[in-house]
Amino acid sequence: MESVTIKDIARICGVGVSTVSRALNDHPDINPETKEMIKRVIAEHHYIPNNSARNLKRMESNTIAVLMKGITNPFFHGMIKVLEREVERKKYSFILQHVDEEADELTVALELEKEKKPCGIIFLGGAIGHTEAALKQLNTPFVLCTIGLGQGIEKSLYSSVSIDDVKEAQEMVSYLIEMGHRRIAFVAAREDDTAIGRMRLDGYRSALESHGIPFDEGLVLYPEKGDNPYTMENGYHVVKKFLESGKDATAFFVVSDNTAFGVCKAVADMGKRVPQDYSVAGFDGIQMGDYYCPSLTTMKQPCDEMAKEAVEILFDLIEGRSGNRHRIFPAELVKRESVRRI
Amino acid sequence: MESVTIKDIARICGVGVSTVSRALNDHPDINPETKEMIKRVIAEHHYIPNNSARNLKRMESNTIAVLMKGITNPFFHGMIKVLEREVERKKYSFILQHVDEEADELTVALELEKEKKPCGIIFLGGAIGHTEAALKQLNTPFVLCTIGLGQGIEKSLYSSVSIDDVKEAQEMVSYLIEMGHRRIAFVAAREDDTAIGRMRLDGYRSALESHGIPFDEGLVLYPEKGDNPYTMENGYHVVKKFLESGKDATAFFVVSDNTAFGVCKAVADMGKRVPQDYSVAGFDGIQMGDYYCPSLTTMKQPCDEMAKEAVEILFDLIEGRSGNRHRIFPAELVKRESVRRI
DNA sequence: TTGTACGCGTTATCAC
DNA sequence: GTGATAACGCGTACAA
Repeated sequence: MESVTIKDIARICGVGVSTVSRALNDHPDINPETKEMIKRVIAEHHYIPNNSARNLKRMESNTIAVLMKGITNPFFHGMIKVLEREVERKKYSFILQHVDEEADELTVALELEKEKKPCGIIFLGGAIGHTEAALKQLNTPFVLCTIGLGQGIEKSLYSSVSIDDVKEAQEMVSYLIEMGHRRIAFVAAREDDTAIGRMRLDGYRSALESHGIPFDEGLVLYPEKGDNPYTMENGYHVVKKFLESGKDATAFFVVSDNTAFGVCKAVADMGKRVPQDYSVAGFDGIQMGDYYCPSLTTMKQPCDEMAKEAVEILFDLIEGRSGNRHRIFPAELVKRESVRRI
Repeated sequence: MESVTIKDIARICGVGVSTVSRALNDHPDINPETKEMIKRVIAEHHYIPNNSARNLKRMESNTIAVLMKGITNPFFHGMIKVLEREVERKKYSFILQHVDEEADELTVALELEKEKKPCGIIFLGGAIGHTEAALKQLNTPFVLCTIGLGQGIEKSLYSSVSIDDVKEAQEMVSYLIEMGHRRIAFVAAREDDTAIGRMRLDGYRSALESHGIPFDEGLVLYPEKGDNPYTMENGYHVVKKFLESGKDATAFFVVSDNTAFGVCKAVADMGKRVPQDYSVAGFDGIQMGDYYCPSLTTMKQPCDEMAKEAVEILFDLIEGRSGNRHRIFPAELVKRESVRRI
């Protein structure tokens, strides 16, 4: 079956292609009756415009693209709803582009820029390890949302929305210390992480130091090589191994909530309980933390506000109202059942 | 900054556009040295081909598209990894297209067919409520994977991979009955559901009947109008309301694992425990069920095998090795802690 | 082995 | 208010 094109519709309606185009795009200069007629024929013939051709011709497609690294990170699920709502409220259309775990988000963004010509891009998660020169290739306004960036990139080259990972991690560990814990293990991201994993480790470390607790390298639990640190499996494996090794701690501070669920299971599997035997603190504030038993003490990122602000900044950029901005939100320490005073 | 096109590259290299095109697509008829030189220039100038133009011209882009309804359903996360791996093993490229919760997947598929010209489509989740005529519009081979279809669609018009939802739900409820439960509530999908929600309800009903337990409409817990039944919130709300109403049951059979976590929380919030006071059984077999406390008894869908088979069928279709097929997989009753004998 | 020229389906710019 | 027609960037016959 041959695909029906705008020309076919024009021929059937006995009008020119431009008139059909006008009907399609709700242009003002068209007779309402003609428009009605054309729309009817379009529906009858199940005509669907070819997006490739449109994108090719259009210089800008009032669309906002969101690039999400990975799909498994539940932290972004809530954010996407907000992003979508905000973008549609501004009468722009929304495309969610999934970025493969191993793919490079900047490359994907560059391809998207050519293909769909969005007027703005929001990056969600992952990490951009590029030079300034590479970043400059992207001519579409963009905002980095909870995403790590390589060291020393000039701040004026991009916008961002995030939390202060170092400070908030420090906050959480201080809380654990106040609750009487002194042997606090950190379930970490990769050892060579330069993004949020690194920052949360720094916060852990500095909280210990400022409370006069010596930093013990043996209490930092890195994933096995090749394992994704932000998974439940990883939390499970490293803590299981830790507990079996005979080393001990009274609390686990975990790099993400998701990982923390794995930690809880490892504790349970060893015949111990959270929080009676071990306290567990997560990071992110995903919904499941509230539903889990025991409910998870965590550092909650204000993801709704962050998503809103990302859109706000992006539109300021698009409409030339302001230059690049960096907005850092406070996180909230949510005290739940998984941490107890000892 | 003007975008660099194939013409620019051709001009810079002092060759024709077709030579550049040949270099890009690794065509055989090209001098290796010319090719090297062109590739170098391309890299230097950060040239990125415009996909819209390519798609417009190309007849078929050896790509397999996967349409996923919603992103929040954790059941599909594992499946996508397998799909991606299998597709790439066959030397095809893979695109994951997100379908909005409210959007219609067939419409998205039709647009994608025009735009990207994939050689095959896999639908993941959701439900297709269309007529045969509508289904016939899609000329690309496709496979429906765990997806509901309207009643009475001719089987020869599509391929599918699924489980027998009625039978497996029946199985689960029979298990609950064997464990001594007689007042079993069903946390259901929407009342007007015609897809898996409906089938799981039918299975629940028929299990009760075949064990001589009268069906009690008051034990079927539908979501509030507008709520997504497959969320934790929904599980929480309907069961909380149920328990507060003074009605009682000894077990909850829940339409999905995700919903079941909400049910567990509702029970905990009422000062009761799972499974001591109430047994809870889920459906799907997502990873979190194993990590949850108590671990969740569930009906596990063999999602890896299902994903593999979906790809297998799709390639048989594409390469004309066979017509439409329907493959129904057995699910596995995974007995964990959330259900106890009474 | 390489270059020229046409066409893919659409939108935008004209002239009518 | 409407209809030709020229781009948009690329792949590909076909000619060289």
